Amino acid sequence: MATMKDVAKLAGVGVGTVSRVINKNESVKESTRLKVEKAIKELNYTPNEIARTLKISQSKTIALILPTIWHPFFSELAYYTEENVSKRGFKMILCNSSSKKEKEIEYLDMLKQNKVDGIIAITYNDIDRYVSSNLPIVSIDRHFSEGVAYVTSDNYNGGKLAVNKLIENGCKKIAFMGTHNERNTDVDNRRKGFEEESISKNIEYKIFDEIETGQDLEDKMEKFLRQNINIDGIFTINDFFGLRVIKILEKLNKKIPKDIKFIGYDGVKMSYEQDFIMSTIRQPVEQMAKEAVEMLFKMIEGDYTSKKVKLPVYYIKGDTTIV
Amino acid sequence: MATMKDVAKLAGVGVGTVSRVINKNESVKESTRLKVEKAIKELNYTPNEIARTLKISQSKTIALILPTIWHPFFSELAYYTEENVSKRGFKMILCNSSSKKEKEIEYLDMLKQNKVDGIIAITYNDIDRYVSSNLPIVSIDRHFSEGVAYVTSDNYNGGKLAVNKLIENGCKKIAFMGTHNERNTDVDNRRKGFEEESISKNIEYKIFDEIETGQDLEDKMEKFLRQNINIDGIFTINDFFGLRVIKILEKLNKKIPKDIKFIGYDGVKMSYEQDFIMSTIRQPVEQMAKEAVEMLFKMIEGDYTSKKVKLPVYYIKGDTTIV
DNA sequence: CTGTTAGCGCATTCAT
DNA sequence: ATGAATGCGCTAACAG
Repeated sequence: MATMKDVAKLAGVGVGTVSRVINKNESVKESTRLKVEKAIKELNYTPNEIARTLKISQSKTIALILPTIWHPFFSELAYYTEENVSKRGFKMILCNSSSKKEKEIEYLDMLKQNKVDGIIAITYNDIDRYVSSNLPIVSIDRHFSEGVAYVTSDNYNGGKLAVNKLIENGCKKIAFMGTHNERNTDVDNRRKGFEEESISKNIEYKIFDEIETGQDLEDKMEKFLRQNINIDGIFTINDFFGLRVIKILEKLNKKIPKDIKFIGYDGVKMSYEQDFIMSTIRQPVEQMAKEAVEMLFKMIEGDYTSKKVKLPVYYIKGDTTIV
Repeated sequence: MATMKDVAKLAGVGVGTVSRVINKNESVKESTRLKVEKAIKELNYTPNEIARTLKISQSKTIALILPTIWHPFFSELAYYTEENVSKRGFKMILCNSSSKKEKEIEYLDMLKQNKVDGIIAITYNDIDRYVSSNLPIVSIDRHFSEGVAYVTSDNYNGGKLAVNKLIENGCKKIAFMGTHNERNTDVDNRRKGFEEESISKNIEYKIFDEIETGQDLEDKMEKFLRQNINIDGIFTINDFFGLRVIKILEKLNKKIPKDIKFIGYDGVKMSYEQDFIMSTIRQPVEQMAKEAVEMLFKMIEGDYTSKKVKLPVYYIKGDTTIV
């Protein structure tokens, strides 16, 4: 592998000059620049980014930490994140944490040692406490302790929107169904928006909201559904949870959307060209990724002002509602 | 950030000794090792991987190049690849190429400059020609020019298996439907296996196999289906293409699996805990990732012997067949 | 066993 | 405008 020294020798200049033309530094005479460029081509020289990173301590690398890439919401997010990151000439390291705090910390450690310039994370834990304050980090979807930058979708209004769409679909008695984490997260606002809008619109509603790690969840769900057999509209905490509810509904011989209208949250699709799997409150994933990357780069460049972004959600009509 | 020098000074030893304890070099007296470890803890020292990379030119990084992470087959593959890579203390850079040759080459260039130790790629192009021979690279799913290491599923026997499963399901007249790339790839063997097994089992069969980039594909598919309206079993080149066929079948008022049995290829799922989207010939994705990583690490360690792995596929019964 | 030293390839300051 | 020299933090060879 040719180095800068080789180029300098061949071009008959000093290494400093070569460095200057590589970095498009102004102060270099046209004629010498040409000489150097010729030598570069001749030797097929390409700069060693590692050496440069060591020197200027900027790796042009960011990391994306998420529970598992094998989930359409995260893989879509990762897709758009990588797109934006690579557009800026940076690279992206992917980290699957399985939502395990220990793994997250392990990754954080590794990333610090590798001098990544910033981190985008989707996690339930307060990982910001494990990274030195000079390592920019932005959280997506669920935020945590104060002072951490984040971008999220408007969960509260998403919950409200679901109620109104259910009403538009003619529902008279609706339900929210989902699970929640031990810790409070912004995701809880989906339920909150649902409840408050139900009250305000004066529609009868029921809530099923168990702890995520609970036992016999399917049994409890079925029991809830049997007890409230006259429910004609359901909103679930996310699309995947919706799939579980739908399975039980099938067992109970309820037809969707004939007997029951159904709205999920997230708006997952298996890929760009596939359909949404149900009617849903769609998170603006592409925009979320874009905002997160933008925010991260601002922080990398030293601007720590804009810290919180909440993006609007929208309703997508799928097969599980009529309108 | 504390450096090795700081640790050495605090511990009252030379930097060489610190390096030795970091790298678990044997020849270090117990007592001095303790001193050094104490200093490390005290300073909260953590090695700078970039400097080490520059020195020993081993970045402990591999790259995964694929068309788009936003596709369940690739995201599952990426999930397992990252798992295996991280298990060995390496990190993984993710590259979405959109199947574009220029983007692939761009990534390759960037990866070379960043001294990645190896590459796993899912691509239709002969990208090996753009990387120096000392950069290990293994190809997954579709292989290319001779001399490139690859792991693939047994496409040929997958095609045969599909025929036999269709027969088991009582089909009398079956069809293969799919598209193909301009270049020959191993994927073509799915069709080949289908044809040869159909002949050998003496069952009537039809083939629909257009070029991938063709025009009016849906129209052609519908026409094919109308012309062969008595077909009672279909095998598609992959699950996603199968989805497209199913849509047309619905339009034609064909019931699956009552009127027509249906088998896809790949075995995609939206995530670990979700169901397969149809009856399918499943690629052993987890194993493919494992083999690819293993092969790559062998090459990184200088062993260039084992180069080709073909993994068996298996049948998964979903909702689109009876047995 | 351990301290010292010479680079790894580059960016940058300081002369010139 | 440009060459020479210095050092980023680390490993490995060498000397003791």
